[in-house]
Amino acid sequence: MSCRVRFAPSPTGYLHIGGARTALYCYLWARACNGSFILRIEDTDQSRSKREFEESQINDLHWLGVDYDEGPGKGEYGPYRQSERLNIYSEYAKVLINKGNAYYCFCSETELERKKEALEKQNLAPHYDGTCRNLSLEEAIRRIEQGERAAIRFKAYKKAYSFRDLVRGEITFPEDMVGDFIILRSDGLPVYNYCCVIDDYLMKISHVIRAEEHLPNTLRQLMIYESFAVTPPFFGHVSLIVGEDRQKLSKRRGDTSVDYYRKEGVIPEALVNYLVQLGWSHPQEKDIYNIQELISVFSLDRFSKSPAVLDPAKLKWVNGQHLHLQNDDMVLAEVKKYIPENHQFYQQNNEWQLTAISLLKKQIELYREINHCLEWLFNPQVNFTPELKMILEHDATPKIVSYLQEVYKNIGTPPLPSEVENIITTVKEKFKIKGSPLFLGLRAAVTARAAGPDLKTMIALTPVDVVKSRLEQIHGFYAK
RNA sequence: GGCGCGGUCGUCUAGAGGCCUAGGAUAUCAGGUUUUCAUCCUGAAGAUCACGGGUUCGAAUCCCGUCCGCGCUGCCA
Repeated sequence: MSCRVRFAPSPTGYLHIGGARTALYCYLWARACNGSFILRIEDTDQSRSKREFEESQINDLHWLGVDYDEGPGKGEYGPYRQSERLNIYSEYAKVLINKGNAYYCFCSETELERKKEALEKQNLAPHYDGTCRNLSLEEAIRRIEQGERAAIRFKAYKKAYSFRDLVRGEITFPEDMVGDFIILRSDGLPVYNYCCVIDDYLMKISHVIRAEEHLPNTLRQLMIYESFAVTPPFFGHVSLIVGEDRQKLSKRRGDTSVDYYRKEGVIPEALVNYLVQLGWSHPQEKDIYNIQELISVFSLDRFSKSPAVLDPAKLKWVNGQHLHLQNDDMVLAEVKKYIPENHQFYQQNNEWQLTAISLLKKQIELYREINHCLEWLFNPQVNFTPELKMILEHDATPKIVSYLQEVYKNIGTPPLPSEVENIITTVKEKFKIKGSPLFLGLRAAVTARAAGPDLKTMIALTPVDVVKSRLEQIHGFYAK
């Protein structure tokens, strides 16, 4: 029996990180138990829902690596947009009316508002007073036929409910916690607590993993499940992500959207990693992991119950770690494509190669741009920029250049990293220079640049003929 | 107000009665490495486990109360 887990966002804004995290948990659980991940669009609030937001949320999810098995455009339990399921909701609402579990309510909003305020003033629970509760069905239908608008209200059961929450354990709601509540608005649109149940049931959802703010809603949903004599799914209410002020993250603040972090340079692997550990812990206390690894260890018993404060500094660190990992594999493989087959890179003894690889990797991590790095290593052409000229014009530089020409005359492969050390020391002692004249001069001579990756790495990796060619051109520069 | 849920270093967390004079990570600080770098290494400091009572030979862990925080209390989701 495999699970079916749904993520049900409402398209009233961009995907924010709280939603992204919930989606991740749902996705992870679906994958962990070899089940299906379903995306349902809860767009029953027609004034705030926009197709554009739906698209951007799906995009952001995709960017994170969270793709749905069923949802808009695919799946057998569709449609997956609530706005396209309206007839289903009204049909089931009629069933409830006929069973006596719901009734038409003609009270106006202003009337309701007034009553609610009065009750609150007396410090009483602002429950619906039941004005329309005992209207006969015949009369209600007659009034509707006469053109009156009616909402449909659910008759709340007078009893306590309890259920076992996957993250919080046993939860009990006392009797009398809610009054009769609306399930279908007077304009025919369903209300969240109701369509959520209908859909979860019809879509055969096995696990509902959602944010803690929905915990109290569960009571109403439990009642609706009972009215249909349906066994509810498992519920898991995950703690909230809060801001530094410990308040619920507002969607209005720009820095809470997935898109914001993407634009900040956060890579998806890192955001996934960071978001998951905000409220869930790895069984081996690992800090850095990827989504595949997560799927293999993910379980529902490692959630934290208390709210988590978003810490941008840690996100930044996690991002850095993933940048490393990413470079370790893909970028290095990429670089190898550009390195000529006969390059010493492949021929040298193993130790040299390992050192070279780690050095090179590090440079690529720092500079991100592969092409840039390759340019530094393999382009023999010297571009005499003003910065380069300034260094070349320093007294010590010509000496360094001719010394290096001598050195390179006698070697077939670049010096080993350990030998680079000797070259630097020799130059230092021979010409009695140190500090920036020494290092900038060396850099200019070997790399033909005023700045760039670590000098020792560059000397150890740049092919001999490339360096020779550069030195020659610089020599020519002096001749002029 | 009512109801619900939480409360371990600044932050994310480990912890399921003795392994905890509370571990890790991050941030901070100090050293070192790197004459550039969205590096790296070492070390320090940082939590009377919200508070008060129980239960127990023994409690961060179990029970009760208090306080604080948050959530819900909509014809929003």
